[in-house]
Amino acid sequence: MARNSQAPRIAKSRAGIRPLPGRARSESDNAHSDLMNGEIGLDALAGHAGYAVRRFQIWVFQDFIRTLGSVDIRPTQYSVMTVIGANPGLSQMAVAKRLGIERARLVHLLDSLEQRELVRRVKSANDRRSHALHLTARGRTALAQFKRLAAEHERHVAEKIGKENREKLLQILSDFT
Amino acid sequence: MARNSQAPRIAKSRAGIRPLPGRARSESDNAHSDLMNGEIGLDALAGHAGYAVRRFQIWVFQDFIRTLGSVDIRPTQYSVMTVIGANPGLSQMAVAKRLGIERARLVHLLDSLEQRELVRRVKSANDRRSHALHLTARGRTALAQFKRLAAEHERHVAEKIGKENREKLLQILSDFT
DNA sequence: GGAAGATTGTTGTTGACGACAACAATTGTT
DNA sequence: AACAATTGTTGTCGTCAACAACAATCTTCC
Repeated sequence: MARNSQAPRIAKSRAGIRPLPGRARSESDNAHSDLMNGEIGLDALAGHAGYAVRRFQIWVFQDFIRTLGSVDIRPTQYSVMTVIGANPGLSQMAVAKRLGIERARLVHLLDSLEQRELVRRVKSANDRRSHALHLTARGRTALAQFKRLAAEHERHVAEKIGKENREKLLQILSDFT
Repeated sequence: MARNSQAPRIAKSRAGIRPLPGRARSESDNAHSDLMNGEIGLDALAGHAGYAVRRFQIWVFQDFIRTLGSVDIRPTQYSVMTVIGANPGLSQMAVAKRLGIERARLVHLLDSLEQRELVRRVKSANDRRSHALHLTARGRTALAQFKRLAAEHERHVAEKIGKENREKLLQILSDFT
C-alpha cells in the first residue's frame, strides 16, 4: 500500500465524479475549449493512462481500507503479512525488496504489527544482522480473516469495473505483482 | 537512478512460475511456505487488483516524472494545467472538483504555477469570491511541450505493457478519467 | 588473520499528497 | 436585514516515497 493516503472518512456527498458522456477522441487531441455543453471538458486527460490508474488506485485503496476497517488493516500491512505468511523466515530486506518498499519504511510497519502481536522478529542464527520474520499464532488466524475480507473487497472491485475487466486488468498488470 | 529500483525485476523472474500446475487455488488460500524453489513465493498477492494497480501506478508516475523532468512538471501539475487549458475561466472549486483534489491543495499548486507564470488567477466579475483560471501565453506554449513529453511517456507505457493492453486499460478505467 | 568494503536494521529528514477544520469575504435565500 | 451556503485560504495531521547517515555484522581480498 503504498497508499497514498487516506482515511476515507465517509464518502460524503461526493460519492463519485461522473465523467462525461464519451465521444470518441484521438489521444493526440490538442487542448481546446470544450465548453459547448454545460459540463467541464476534460477529454484532454482521457488518453493518459497514469491519470486513470491513479484515480482508480485511490478508489480501490479507499474501498480496501473501508472493507478491512473493522480489523484496522491497511493495504501495505496486508501485503507485508501476506508475504511473511507465505514465506516464513524472510529477512526484512527480502520482504522490502519483494514489495518494493523502503526497508526504512518496513521498520515502522513491523513495529506496529509486532506490537499487535501479529508478527515476530526472530534473531537469525546464520546472520546476526538480520531478523527472520514470522507470523504469530494470532497472526495466522488473523490473516485468514483478513484474506476473507480482502476477497470481499475484490468483489467490490469486480462490481465496479466488471468481472471480466478485473480479470483482464490482473492479467495486463501481472508483471507488477 | 534509484528510482529504477522499483523496476519489477523479481516479478519478472517469477513470471513463469505463477500458475502452479496442480490444484486450482482459490484466492482465500491459506498461507503456506512456498520456498521449494529459490525464489520468494508471492502468489499470495497475485489475485489482488489493488496491489498490482499500486505497483503499476508507481512505475507510471516515476516514468512520467523522469520523462517530464527536464521541464520540472509533476503529474498533478500537468493535470491542472491541462484542465485549465481546455476550460479557460474555470474557478478553483471547479478544477478541484474535476480532478478530485482538495481545494486546499489546489491553492499551493496554483501558487507554484502562478509563480512560474504559467497560470493566472483573474478576479471574477460575476462572483467576487472566486478566481477565473487562465493559462498565460507562456503557459500555453509550455503546455504544448508538456503534452509532447507526456505523449512520449505514454509510449513508454505502451512499451512496458503492450500497445493493445494500454488501450484496453484505458477503456476499462475510462469511468475514472 | 586482518583490513577494507558491503549488507542489515535503524533513525531521521525532506517533500508530495489526501483528509479535515476553521476562517474572512462574498453570495444566496428567506 | 438576518441567516445559511460557497469560495479561497491557512494550518494541522497522517501516509508515503526517497535519501542520508550510522552501528553492528558479514564478506572479500590481500
